[in-house]
Amino acid sequence: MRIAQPSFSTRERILGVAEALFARHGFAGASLRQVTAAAKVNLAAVNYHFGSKESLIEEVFRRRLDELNRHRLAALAAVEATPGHALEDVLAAFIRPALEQSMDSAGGAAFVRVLARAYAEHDERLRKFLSDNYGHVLREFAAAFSRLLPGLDREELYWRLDIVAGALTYAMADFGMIKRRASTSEETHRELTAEHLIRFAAAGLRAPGPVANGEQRETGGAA
Amino acid sequence: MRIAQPSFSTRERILGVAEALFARHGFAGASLRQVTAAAKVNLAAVNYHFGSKESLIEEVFRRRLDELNRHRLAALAAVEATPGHALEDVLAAFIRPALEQSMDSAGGAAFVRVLARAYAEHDERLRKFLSDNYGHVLREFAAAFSRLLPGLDREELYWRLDIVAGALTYAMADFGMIKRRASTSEETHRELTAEHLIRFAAAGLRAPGPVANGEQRETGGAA
DNA sequence: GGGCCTGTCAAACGACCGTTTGAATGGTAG
DNA sequence: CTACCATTCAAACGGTCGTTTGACAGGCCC
Repeated sequence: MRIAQPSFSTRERILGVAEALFARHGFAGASLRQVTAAAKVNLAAVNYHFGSKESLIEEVFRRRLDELNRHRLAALAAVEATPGHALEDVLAAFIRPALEQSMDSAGGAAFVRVLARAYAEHDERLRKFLSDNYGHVLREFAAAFSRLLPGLDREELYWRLDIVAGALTYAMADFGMIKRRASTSEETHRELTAEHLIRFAAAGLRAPGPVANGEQRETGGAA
Repeated sequence: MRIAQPSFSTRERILGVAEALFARHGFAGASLRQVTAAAKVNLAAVNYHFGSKESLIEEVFRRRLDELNRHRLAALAAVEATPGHALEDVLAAFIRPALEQSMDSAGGAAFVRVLARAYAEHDERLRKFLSDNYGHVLREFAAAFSRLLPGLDREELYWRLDIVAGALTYAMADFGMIKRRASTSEETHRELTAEHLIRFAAAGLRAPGPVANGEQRETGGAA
């Protein structure tokens, strides 16, 4: 498993290797001994450069999340600057940077699994850290969506954006069981994923709002 | 943190507590000492009843997944037995049992986080185990959806079902950052989640298919 | 009764954990 | 050259890990 690249500094090698190993084995499952061995640095280097394992984990997060947020907001700004932009364009600005990062060559693929794991761990500290950063971006996108979907109230929009974020997170981590075809390249696969997500999400966001008390469709009595 | 109920057998107490602790701290993060202490059983009981920690993890999985599959297939059968059933009914058969289990009182909530974690771990053994069970159910649902969406080819349908599964998984784990309101009960929240998911997914599944080579909508050139 | 199986228990095993220490290293400024 | 500082290193620290062991208790059949 070649991970380390000797041309990078000790600090950067640790970050890259830690990202990969945290993704593969979890925060508790990947030890500093494994990390430092794979990065070909001394065991004490982690505590020297980062202070503790916990701080190393945070730094792994900050690096990638900042990058993702920058790309997303830049894409959103570009879209909003073009008059007559459509729902699909804003969705693309939200979805494409995430998928690109999730499949880039330099460990970004590992990071999304780290992210998914952090969600699953329900670690309140990391959760708050994520909410502080990610929440801000989400709110900007919510405003952009709101302008294109004037019929949707704020509550309903947030519900639907949350569903989009869920489907995207799932896709980023390559969780899917029926998708990946060996015959298609990573890049083609990413493009297909983006197109399907955008088309699906656009339809979902445009769905008619919840029916009021009157004529409700009958729901099967099963389960 | 009261978890154990003394009226259950040692084996069942271990399973329940392990599920909760694995969800909270991860497979590597939750130790057998924590599990056995919380379950008020001897440390050696895990190895006695399950053989190893790894086998305990598998058993935690099997128990809940079997239950979920049973509920889903029963709901699907009931829906399909009613003539004139709609897309929303099949979606409900897929979504509602999962959300119900994810919020039931006896540790089901913990399980979905365990499930999400297993996805994130990319552990091939667990992944195959999941694929063997879950894949079968997914195929049955795919057939049911296919009958209601005759215009969608098999490939396109699988893509969209994968998106639905992703959004559902995310919702089950209560990953969302903008949803939960303190003023609504768990049950109300679950019902709201189900309704939003079903409405969103129905619209997404009914979206027009991918445009052929001709008239393609222009996608913003950003990022 | 004696033999046997199931289940529980305290104690210990070696291995690995995150962190700390103090010495060695190498470049740079005075 | 000397003094200094950032960095690296091997070694060790106390602690927790999953697992194993052997003793012990109770129910059940012969």
